[in-house]
Amino acid sequence: MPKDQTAIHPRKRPRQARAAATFDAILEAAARILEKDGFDSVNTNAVAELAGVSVGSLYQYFPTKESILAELVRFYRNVLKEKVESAVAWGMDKTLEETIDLLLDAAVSHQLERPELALALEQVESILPLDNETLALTQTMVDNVEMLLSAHNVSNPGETSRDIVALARGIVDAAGLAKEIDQAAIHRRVRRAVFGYLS
Amino acid sequence: MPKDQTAIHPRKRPRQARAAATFDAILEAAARILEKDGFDSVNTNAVAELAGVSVGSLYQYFPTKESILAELVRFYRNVLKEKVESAVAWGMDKTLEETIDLLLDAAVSHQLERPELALALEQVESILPLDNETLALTQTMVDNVEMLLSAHNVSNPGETSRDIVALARGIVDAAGLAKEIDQAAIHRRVRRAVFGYLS
Amino acid sequence: MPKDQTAIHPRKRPRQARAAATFDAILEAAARILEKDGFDSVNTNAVAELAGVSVGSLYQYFPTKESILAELVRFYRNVLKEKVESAVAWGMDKTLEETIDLLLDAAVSHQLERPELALALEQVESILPLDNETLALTQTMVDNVEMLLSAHNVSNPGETSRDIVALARGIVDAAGLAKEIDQAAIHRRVRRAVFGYLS
Amino acid sequence: MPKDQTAIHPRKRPRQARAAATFDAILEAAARILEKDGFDSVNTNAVAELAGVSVGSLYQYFPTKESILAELVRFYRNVLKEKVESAVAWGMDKTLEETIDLLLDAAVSHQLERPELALALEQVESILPLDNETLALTQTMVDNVEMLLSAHNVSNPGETSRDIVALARGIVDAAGLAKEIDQAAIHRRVRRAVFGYLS
DNA sequence: GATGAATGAGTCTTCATTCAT
DNA sequence: GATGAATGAAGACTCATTCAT
Repeated sequence: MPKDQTAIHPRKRPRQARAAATFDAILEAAARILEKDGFDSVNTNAVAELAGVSVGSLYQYFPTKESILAELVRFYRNVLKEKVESAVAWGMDKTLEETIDLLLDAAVSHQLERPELALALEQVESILPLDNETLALTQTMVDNVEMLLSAHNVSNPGETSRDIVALARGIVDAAGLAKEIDQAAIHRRVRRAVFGYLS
Repeated sequence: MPKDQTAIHPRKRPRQARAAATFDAILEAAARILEKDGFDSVNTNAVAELAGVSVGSLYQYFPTKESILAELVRFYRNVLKEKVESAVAWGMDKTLEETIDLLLDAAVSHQLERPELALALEQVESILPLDNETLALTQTMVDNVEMLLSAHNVSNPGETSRDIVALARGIVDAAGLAKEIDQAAIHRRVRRAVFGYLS
Repeated sequence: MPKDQTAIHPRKRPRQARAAATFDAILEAAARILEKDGFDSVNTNAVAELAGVSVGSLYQYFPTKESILAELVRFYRNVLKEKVESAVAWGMDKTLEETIDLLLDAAVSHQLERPELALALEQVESILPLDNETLALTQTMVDNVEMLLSAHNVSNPGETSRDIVALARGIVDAAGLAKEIDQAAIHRRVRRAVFGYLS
Repeated sequence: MPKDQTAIHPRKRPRQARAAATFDAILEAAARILEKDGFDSVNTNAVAELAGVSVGSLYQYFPTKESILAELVRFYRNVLKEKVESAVAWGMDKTLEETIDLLLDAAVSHQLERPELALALEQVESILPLDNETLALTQTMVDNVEMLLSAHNVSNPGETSRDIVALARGIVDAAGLAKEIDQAAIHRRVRRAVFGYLS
């Protein structure tokens, strides 16, 4: 429910190694607190302490609490984005089925690596006033799937890609919430839903 | 990420008409703030003010802020639960297809009546330490679908029902987030995914 | 540390039997809460509930919370006052030793009947802005002892009576705090201190 | 009437000079309010304001209001404890009478330096859920007197020391309440009671 | 009279953010 | 640059007291 315009970007990207380490430590600390205790427990003092830096240092890199969480979203979405893009690139000369399997591997493993974190970050996305660029990262899955479907002449690729991504997310999220960990089983079930929808 | 045991139940259910009005006004005010400004903006002073009652009155009925939101979850889940149960009861001597259509009507219309609220309440469910009884309300959809599938001899009804509900929720949530309002269109797409999965 | 002038008296003394019962029930409820949970837990809602009356009724009899506690002090001090006065009256033609023993019986048994309450009421006395009349009740012991000592030609009866009462209270309070219950033993020890002082 | 387990210890002891000043200012402010307006007037906002610090700073050092008062008790009891211990140590090769005089000096002057505070702290002790360590400080007087009496072969030193301390406290408290300030006179009267008891 | 729902000032406590050292 | 002490606005909750029914 984005409303006001809190600063949502890091003050500066680190250039030197030590600064980068601090920057990353802060993000990782925020991630740990987020997955362990939830959004409401993420506070700048706790993050700084867990990161092993002072609040003052934290504020050297991040102007607001929101900017930390937004950057975390960016980081994780970016990892997924790259997996997805390379899967689609790789799949351009493969069958639709093969490529979708690769995409699902990417999506399922990404979600299940740190399932609590993945879930929490979805919450953060819906709470934070993210900018378009950041929201676009989340949109990546959909866009790439749409490209893929278009390339394979699937009809109505826009709506179809949105629905496929949505239903896949629905099943994977539910599995994450239910603490399921068998990625192969989840993959199989999502696959069934996706190809069912496409058929 | 339920952790501690905050009080999560109303202090007392209203007996008199005046009290019932206050009780309901508080829930409705919380719902309005939730759908308009999000979880973090729900604070007891704001809720009391919008409800047109004093904080003191609010605390006569609800021992904690959380208990208000939990009761809101209960209320809305209960509405859905009843729709779903009557749909399944009605459908016992109908075809699977007819019944699922009825269920999807219930689910889609429930979600789209107040889409922001529906989305926000899902967040609330994941944030609040709800008790089993309350969580069970949410489970209702799954249980009823499982009964239905069993009655129609669908194989592996447990997993199947969970997945169907999850994927439907995925598509409907995404539609809600995207501010889609054409219920028939959403119904059609969910239907496609559900029957695709079942086939 | 009496400061401002909160109303400290009942609104009216009950005339009819039913009213007297309510009045007493309120005092007894306050006493129970006081001895069980301490000064800070005495609140008008709790007192009314334990007394089995509505807050509204409570405020018919007592204009403020303080007036309840003040009346409780009055009531208990009055019981002691009467015991003490009759002991002194009885002792006018007895030996000093016999009379003091009777006084100590009164004092020790009064303190040990409801030891937690007795202790709590001493606290209340020091916290509440009691009026002179009420404080005078507490003064009764001292005044009567002074009369007694004068009648027996003890020198400096003013200071002596104050000290005797104070040291007796010191020992009895400590015994109460230590949850001692053997009244005879406590009596013996106080006696020793009193006659030691007098000798 | 200790019931629940509120945090009763400082969050951290100050390390730097500035921090120590803040810490002490908070304790002194609490002491001032306590002796001037009583227990019920000690609230964190008032303490912070009188200490000349922000509430936030107060809560850096003290996790709860209770922890401030508990620390105040610790501080003052510790001062007395040290006086008493050195008096007893000094008196080991002196007569009982000389040593008791020294002890009474310590006790009387300690109580009369800030008589309102001393009285209020006794109340605090009975209200707060102090831990054993803190309560033991108060017990120090008794233990030391017992050692002293044993060393001088007084019979039944346990009970005797408890009673002596109790009666002395009774007289000194009463003197404090009566706003007496002549320490020599009070000393003389307590002395009379103590040696009377011992004889 | 009795009832108990309603009021709101008053308190405790947290946490994002600043800034002196 | 880094540190962490300090700030204070904001929010949860209590309880003495009033008043409509």
